[in-house]
Amino acid sequence: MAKIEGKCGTRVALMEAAATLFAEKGFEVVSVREITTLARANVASVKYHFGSREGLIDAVVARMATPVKDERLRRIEELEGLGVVTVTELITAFFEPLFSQIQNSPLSEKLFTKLMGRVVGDRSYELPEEVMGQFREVASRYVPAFMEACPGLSADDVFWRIHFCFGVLANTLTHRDILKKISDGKIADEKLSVTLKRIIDFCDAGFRQ
Amino acid sequence: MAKIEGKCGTRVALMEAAATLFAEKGFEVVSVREITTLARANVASVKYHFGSREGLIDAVVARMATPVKDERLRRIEELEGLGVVTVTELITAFFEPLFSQIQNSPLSEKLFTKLMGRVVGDRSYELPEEVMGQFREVASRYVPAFMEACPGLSADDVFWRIHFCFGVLANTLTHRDILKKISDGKIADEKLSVTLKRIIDFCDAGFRQ
DNA sequence: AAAAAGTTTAAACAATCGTTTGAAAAATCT
DNA sequence: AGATTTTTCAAACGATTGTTTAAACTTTTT
Repeated sequence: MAKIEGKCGTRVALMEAAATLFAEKGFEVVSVREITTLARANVASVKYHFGSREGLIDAVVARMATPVKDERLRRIEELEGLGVVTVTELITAFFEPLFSQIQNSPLSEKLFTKLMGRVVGDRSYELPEEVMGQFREVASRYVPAFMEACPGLSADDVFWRIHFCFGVLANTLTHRDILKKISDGKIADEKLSVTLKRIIDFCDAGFRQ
Repeated sequence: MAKIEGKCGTRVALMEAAATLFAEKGFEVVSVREITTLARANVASVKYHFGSREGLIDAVVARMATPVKDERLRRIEELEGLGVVTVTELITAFFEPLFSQIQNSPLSEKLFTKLMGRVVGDRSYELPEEVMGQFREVASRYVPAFMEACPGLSADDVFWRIHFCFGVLANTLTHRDILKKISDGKIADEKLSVTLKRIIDFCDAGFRQ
């Protein structure tokens, strides 16, 4: 039995297989049978453990999103406890939590980041209401902080710029490999931390203008 | 016969219906039958006119992308004819062509921009090789121009920052409505030109850092 | 050990997918 | 006009989709 399973059983195997396939192909184009085949489980197991295909997607997404929300809230409280907060600190506190779960994941770095990119950027399916609520909660904490950090910006400005940061991040995570294609291989792979620094620097400058 | 058709016949009706549905839902989740129903055409007409479902997608994408490429090349030549070129001018010349076909399109502004966002950002399907070649051609003209405009940047830097600009643009065009959701309706709709200015300012600052 | 609850299984469900067929209809050409 | 080409059409193709069933199996509880 060379099943793909960690310490527990079918449920975990399904989530891992689903996460892998979602990362590679996107949420909408992966079938239940693909997932169960990779997980070496029965087709019906998806309904038994998650109620439906969508239930499985929601579980995978929530598992990615919830720790991000927790750490984002933790870090902004930490920042605000120290006094004046800069835009750079806020952006960093907003971005880095996306990667902190990377070592807890059974996925490779490449797949984890790709999946995270889809979680925050792929809106071809409806986010579970639970996750939408988390997004709103994070926004309600960060937006005022950003407004304090750069006085003169309206709430609209801040919302839009956060949205732009989202775009940079999501697109880069999901399509980090596309640069090699476009540049005919002239652009080499680089470590995630290097790319992340690029992203933060870009967004930081864009936010502060 | 209140068919959805312009001056010509089924072929055009199919492309318009497809464009509408692709904009609303994304390329991968729209079925041939959805398209033919909206176009009031027969299911088989897709194969007859475009060879296959993918042929139809390619046709719709190429129809969006080709004029963009043409105008991008035209505008950079225009710029370079005038002497020294700034980053701001390059970004504007790179972005604005995405919208210049908006009045030639049968789609509403909202749908047109959404579809354009998917064309440049949705990589859940393979771009037609024709369009990929166009992308490469545009890149080969703009990347050196950007490098001249901001000396000190390596080709890698320029490629990455263009990629970031792509991300901002694609994500914003495709999900321009999501801000209302997240902000509980506190962020109102605004004219496209206003949003576009936001995008350009953000990318400009990010590029120049 | 018997009973109960939890889990997995093969097989089939109706629905939909993209594609194909071959003949009828429409348009074009000689 | 007749002949030829182009286009449309209803019907069906096999394959795949998410879901469901009811029986078999495993584990836990009594």
